[in-house]
Amino acid sequence: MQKGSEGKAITIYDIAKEAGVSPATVSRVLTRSAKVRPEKREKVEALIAKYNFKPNVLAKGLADTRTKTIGVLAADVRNPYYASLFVACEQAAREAGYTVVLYNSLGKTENEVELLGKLQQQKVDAIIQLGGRVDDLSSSIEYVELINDVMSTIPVIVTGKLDGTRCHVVRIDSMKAMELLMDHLMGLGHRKIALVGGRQDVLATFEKSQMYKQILRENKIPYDPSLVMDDGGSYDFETGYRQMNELLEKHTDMTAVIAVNDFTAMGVMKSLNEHSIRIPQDISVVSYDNTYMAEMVMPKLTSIDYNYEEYGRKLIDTSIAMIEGRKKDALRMVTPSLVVRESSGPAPVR
Amino acid sequence: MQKGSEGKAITIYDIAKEAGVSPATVSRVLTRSAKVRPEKREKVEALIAKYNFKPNVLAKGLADTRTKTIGVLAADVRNPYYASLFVACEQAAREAGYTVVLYNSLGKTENEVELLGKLQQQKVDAIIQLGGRVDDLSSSIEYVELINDVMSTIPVIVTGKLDGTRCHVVRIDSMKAMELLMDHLMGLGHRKIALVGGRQDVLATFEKSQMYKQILRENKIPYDPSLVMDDGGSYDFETGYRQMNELLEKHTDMTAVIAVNDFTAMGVMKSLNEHSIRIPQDISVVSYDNTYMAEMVMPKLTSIDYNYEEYGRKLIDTSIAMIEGRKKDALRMVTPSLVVRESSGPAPVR
DNA sequence: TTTACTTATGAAATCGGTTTCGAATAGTCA
DNA sequence: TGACTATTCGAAACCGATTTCATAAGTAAA
Repeated sequence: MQKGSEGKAITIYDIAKEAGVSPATVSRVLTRSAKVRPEKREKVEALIAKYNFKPNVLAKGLADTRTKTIGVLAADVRNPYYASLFVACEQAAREAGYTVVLYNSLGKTENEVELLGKLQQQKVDAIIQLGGRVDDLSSSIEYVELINDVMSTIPVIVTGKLDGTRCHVVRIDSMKAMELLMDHLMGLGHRKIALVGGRQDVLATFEKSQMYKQILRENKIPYDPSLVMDDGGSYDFETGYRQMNELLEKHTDMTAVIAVNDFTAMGVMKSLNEHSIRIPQDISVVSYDNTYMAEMVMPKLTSIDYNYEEYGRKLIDTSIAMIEGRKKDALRMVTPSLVVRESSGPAPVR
Repeated sequence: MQKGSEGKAITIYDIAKEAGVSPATVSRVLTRSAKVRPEKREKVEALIAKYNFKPNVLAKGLADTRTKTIGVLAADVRNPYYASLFVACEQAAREAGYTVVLYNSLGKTENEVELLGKLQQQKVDAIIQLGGRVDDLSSSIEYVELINDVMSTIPVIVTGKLDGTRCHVVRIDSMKAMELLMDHLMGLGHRKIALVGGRQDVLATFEKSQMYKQILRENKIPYDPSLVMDDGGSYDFETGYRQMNELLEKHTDMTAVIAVNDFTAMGVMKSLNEHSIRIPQDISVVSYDNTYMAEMVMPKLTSIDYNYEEYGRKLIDTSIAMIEGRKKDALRMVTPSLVVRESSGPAPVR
């Protein structure tokens, strides 16, 4: 911040003394909370600039019980999906004069509990939970109680759904996402479309599956359960690879695969490759998340983009609205968009 | 933290009153800084448990000028390399009773300056800078001055090198990394080995290039500048793709490529693929970073692993040592290791 | 039982800001 | 110029912990 004479940080009192005013006046200059005679203000501002003085955030937080900090509890930033979302939040927060702090739960509920406590201790003004327990449809009673306890002090914003709490929710319109993919594929003539990866107790996955069925119904295409591997799996490369292998043993007539995210899609592509099945000539592959990997694979992946910037901004906007006690709709949706690349093409004629 | 009666957080004073002791005693129980008669301690501990009381971190930090927080300034967590390193730091810090906060500079010096200031304001006990300006060999005077200014208050640990500062350095032994790759490739019979990606003003890249030349010399292999694309490029997919295309126009006799990281390697692989060159039968491809992508590509990538856990631990250990004023060697190296997968094989006989 | 010494504890200062409240100063109008 | 109101400003309390210092209590030795 500033060296002071010999390493000790400068305080508001030092500035006050040198400017010949009271600390209160310096504080007023700093926060613009009240008018200060121009000559004094300028003197104080000059000193602030001279020493590059930055007020101690801890003292500030203690005094006004607003820390201008938003805590983000993510499942795992090593997943590029969360990393992108976090960076988007960081940017939006900075523009709004807020700071974000990140913790990773690594998917363990015990960590979520611990880190939630830590965020409370730090007196963050709001907490955004990205993924993790809040994504589960069947949230445990204890977790709901914990969140409710936290909520009595700090607003909590989640990307999933937490029945039994008054959390605000900002999330992707998964139904729309599935609709975009299905429209795209069906427009290309695909009728036998497989679903790979994920678990039904995760809200987004559940919704996608529902929409899948609905669209089939609307188009009078029979629902073939053997094409659908959307439960009991995970969201990783291995799942895509394994489930695609299984599908290929059962089916020879599918023409498209919707993977639950880019990781899974890469597993699917590996499996197809090993079976010498061409993408997209024989089978089209599409997925969700549109991480940078979508650009790097061969062929490049058609994927649903979650508009991370907008998503992050909505998360932060909602957080700040709640901090400031402004009314907001309890649920805000982010509209996904489709990025068509090389991995999807016309259904082959058989 | 705790509900209190109606939303207000419990303080040490509330506990003290209810336990019939002074706040000082409660503090002593909390910090174990002094002995407290068992009966009183138990009473206090019972209340702490009853209300699930957690002391206010801000007040604590203000009072003892130790926040038990380490700031991490990373270039971009969306890069899995930094994400892995950050998570490793987070884990190591947690075990040591510290908390880490993350900021992303997104490669912009202005952001680095701003965020460095923010970290100072927050009174973090130490700052770890991952990548960014500190990686540059030619660090600007102003940046060195800034770091020195910060260092007068807070220890700074960097993963690069900052001449003119007394920063502690913890970094990868890049020479060793290059040696591992070269030994591996040369053991497989490769003699014409290309280098792709990176810039020479980045320390790690510079060192790798040096070692590359040295090993060629030791093995009496002539240095062919046209095989070396290790300057003026970036660290991304595009660079790998573009530079590999260029190389293929010039050379038909190279048998191996060392890419500067996994991203770049994927670009290289795409280029090779489009030229119908088989990996590793015709050309072997190896790289650095060993991110999860190395497992997902076809063929799986031989890559240098940076032992993120150890790396993170050393960063945190060094930070804490400096915070506590313990002497430590100013430079600590992390030893990389080689993970052999499918993308490297015997040199083809021509 | 008294004296000497150790240990436990509370009162109060401190960290560095913000904010309330009342006093002092400046500005307005007659 | 005097009376009255509007601004500006400083003193002091406060946020919630830690820590020093002096006192009270407990223990051991004489």
